[in-house]
Amino acid sequence: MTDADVKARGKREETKASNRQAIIDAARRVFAELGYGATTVRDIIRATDLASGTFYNYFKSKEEVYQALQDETALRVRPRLRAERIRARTFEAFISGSFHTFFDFVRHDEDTFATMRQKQDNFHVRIDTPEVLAGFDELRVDLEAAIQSGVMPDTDPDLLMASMVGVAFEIAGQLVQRKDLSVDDAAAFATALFLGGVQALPRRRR
Amino acid sequence: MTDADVKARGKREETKASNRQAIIDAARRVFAELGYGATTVRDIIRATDLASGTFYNYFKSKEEVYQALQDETALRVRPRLRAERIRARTFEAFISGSFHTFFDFVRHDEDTFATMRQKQDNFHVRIDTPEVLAGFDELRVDLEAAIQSGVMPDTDPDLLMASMVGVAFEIAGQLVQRKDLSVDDAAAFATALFLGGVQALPRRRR
Amino acid sequence: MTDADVKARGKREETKASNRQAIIDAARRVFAELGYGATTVRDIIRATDLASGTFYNYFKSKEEVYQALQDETALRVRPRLRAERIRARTFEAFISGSFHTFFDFVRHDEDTFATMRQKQDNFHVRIDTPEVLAGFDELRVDLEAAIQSGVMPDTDPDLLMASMVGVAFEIAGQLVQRKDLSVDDAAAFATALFLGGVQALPRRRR
Amino acid sequence: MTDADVKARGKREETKASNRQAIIDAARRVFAELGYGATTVRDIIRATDLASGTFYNYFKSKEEVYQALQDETALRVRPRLRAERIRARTFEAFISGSFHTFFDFVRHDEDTFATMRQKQDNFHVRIDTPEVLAGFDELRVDLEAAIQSGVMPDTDPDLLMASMVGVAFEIAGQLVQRKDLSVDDAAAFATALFLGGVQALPRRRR
DNA sequence: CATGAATGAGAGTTCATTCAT
DNA sequence: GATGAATGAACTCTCATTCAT
Repeated sequence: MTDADVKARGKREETKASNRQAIIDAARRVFAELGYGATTVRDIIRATDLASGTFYNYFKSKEEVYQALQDETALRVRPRLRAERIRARTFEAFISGSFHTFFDFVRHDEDTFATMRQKQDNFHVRIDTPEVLAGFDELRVDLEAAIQSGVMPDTDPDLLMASMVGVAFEIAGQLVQRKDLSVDDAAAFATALFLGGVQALPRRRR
Repeated sequence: MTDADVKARGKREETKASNRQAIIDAARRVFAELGYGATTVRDIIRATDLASGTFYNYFKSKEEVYQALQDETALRVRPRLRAERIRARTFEAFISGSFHTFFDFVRHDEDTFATMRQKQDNFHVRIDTPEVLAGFDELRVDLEAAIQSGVMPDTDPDLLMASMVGVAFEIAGQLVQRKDLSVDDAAAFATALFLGGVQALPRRRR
Repeated sequence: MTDADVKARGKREETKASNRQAIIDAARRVFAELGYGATTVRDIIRATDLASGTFYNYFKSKEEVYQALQDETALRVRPRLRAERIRARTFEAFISGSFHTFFDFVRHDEDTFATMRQKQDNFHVRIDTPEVLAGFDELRVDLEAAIQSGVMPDTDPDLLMASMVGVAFEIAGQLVQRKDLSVDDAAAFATALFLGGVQALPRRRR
Repeated sequence: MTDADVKARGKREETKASNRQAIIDAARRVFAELGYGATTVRDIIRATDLASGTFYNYFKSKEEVYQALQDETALRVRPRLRAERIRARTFEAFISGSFHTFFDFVRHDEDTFATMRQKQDNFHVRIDTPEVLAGFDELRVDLEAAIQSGVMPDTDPDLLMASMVGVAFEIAGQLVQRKDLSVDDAAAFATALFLGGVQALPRRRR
């Protein structure tokens, strides 16, 4: 029995049909290192103990693994953000909680965040999958509810959502680059910006 | 003399030594249509009257054309932004002018902007080239100068720059999607957010 | 117990040990639809309730299933042709009976015939398996016997057999294409051709 | 300069853009040896001095080379058959000339004929490309003209064409297998069959 | 400098077949 | 004997890049 046999047998017993997870994990590592565009299906397979054909038992393309990867991430982050916003009794708690939770995730799961915001060929690339976009939409809905309930002024929720998203991702980028920047400071900055800014925002014409 | 010869000659006389420009123009069209990731050097050449070998007299790769393309764009946009900020006597003029100029560009040059923010494989992708990043840096420098001169409070210029960039691009995305959103309204929203927000921002610890 | 289990069990009880037949039947359908060349073992398995590994308990390759399929067909057709020829008291009965029986089979079992004569990649393909070739040989033997018994002139039995086979398959093709062509007319045509022609055929040099 | 270089240079000067022919020739050899179904594009390339990519500069698939191959053959054979039939003043000349020409081609160009009628996996396979089918059609048209001009009886031209084709190919098969069978004897047999048979054929109902 | 056919590495994918359960 | 996931050789095809003309 060769080395490979031993490894294969161990692997099979250990992971059963959940090679799926092995592929996703390998994909996360490879995407983070090479960037989405430069990554090939073969790269992902190579980062795995599996044979090339096995990949296609689980996914049709690198797009599909990427989706699965992001879905997994979204499943971890979105509920936390959601809970934070629902728990919020004030607008300040709403904003502060959102940014804090997001920046916390970015700091502690930088590998996954790297997959969203990549530096490749000297380019910065940001990729939003449907799951991520759905997360944005969720924020917009909550903002609308907040407007309804009167805890925040009646301003354009699409633009406000877009602004929060833009600030969140751009500052997250800083968080990854600047080790001296703390999650708390980043969250404090973004929170102050929106708390102060929202008061000044143009009211909607009804 | 074949058809192709005739076409080639016409093109050659017309554009003289500026095949470089022909390639860049073709690239802009192709990137906008196919997206950066999906575009191949072949695609760019095909959108040209030139032969494949000719490409390599001017560029080493699609990355390089992309850079050139963005440089060109930056050369058109950055000076305008710069001028706006330098002319500004007040903080309001600084912010308002910046957003207005940028959104104006986005609305009127959507093809180029599409090259920065693409929908491919159902994903939204944003790409920042070095030139674009340099534009961000320029903004940061101007913010620092504004802080020095006292027209704006002493807050973290990196985070402020990041926030402005995030808001600018995210709202620009809305501008492209929502035809009912005017450049003025978009600029008014972003301006109000920052004018109001900046007052509330944490002061730097010196 | 999963859905698949239920289906599998039903099938199992129904067909008992004759998975072999299930595979052959699936193969007949798939070959008729996709053509021999384009069909894969996977395709055949998929058209079955069985698992891929099970295939190999019964057949080694698609060639082998194809053989089994043709054997089955030959077992149905050859005895009929044989009986017809043996019963024949005259040369006319010999020829007429042969063509009539064959064309009758073609008209009423077009699915199986389609497996012999396929249109794939815009090409017409005809495949003769060993069983079919054995049928040709049987005809040759009978022709030789007929020559011996004096009911037909002494001509080259190989060439005569080849001619009959060629005419039979080519007209069978017309039969499948032209719905207005009746089995009787087709048989009458072929019979007349050979009855008239054989008289004129060169006698063998002994 | 390596051996390969020398060969490549010689090749290039010698064949210019007509690698096309080199591919077709290689294809003829490979198809004859492996059979159409079993042949892969790679097999064809391997039988060539060319690189894999070069194949795709000339053909899109093995289907396309096969077509080109058959077209080439048809271009050689069809005009000869046509000329023979047009020159024919009697029905005997028409039939005799056709078979003689065809069998002559088969005997002297067995490699090409092998490509139409192959023995693979113990199967006999016959492939008719559109070009070949067009040749059949041409025969049918000429038969119709012969009927019009009264040199032959008014019978179903489709069935007669089919019969001639069937006999021609089936006897051609014998010709390749049996070295003792001469082109003349084969042609004499087929001619006699049709000359004698046609007189007996059922007349068309008008 | 322009041309465009040739190149060949390598990506994506399929599929016959094995084998632990 | 049935199962079906794993395997990996092998195939199709693309594409950046070179280089003789």
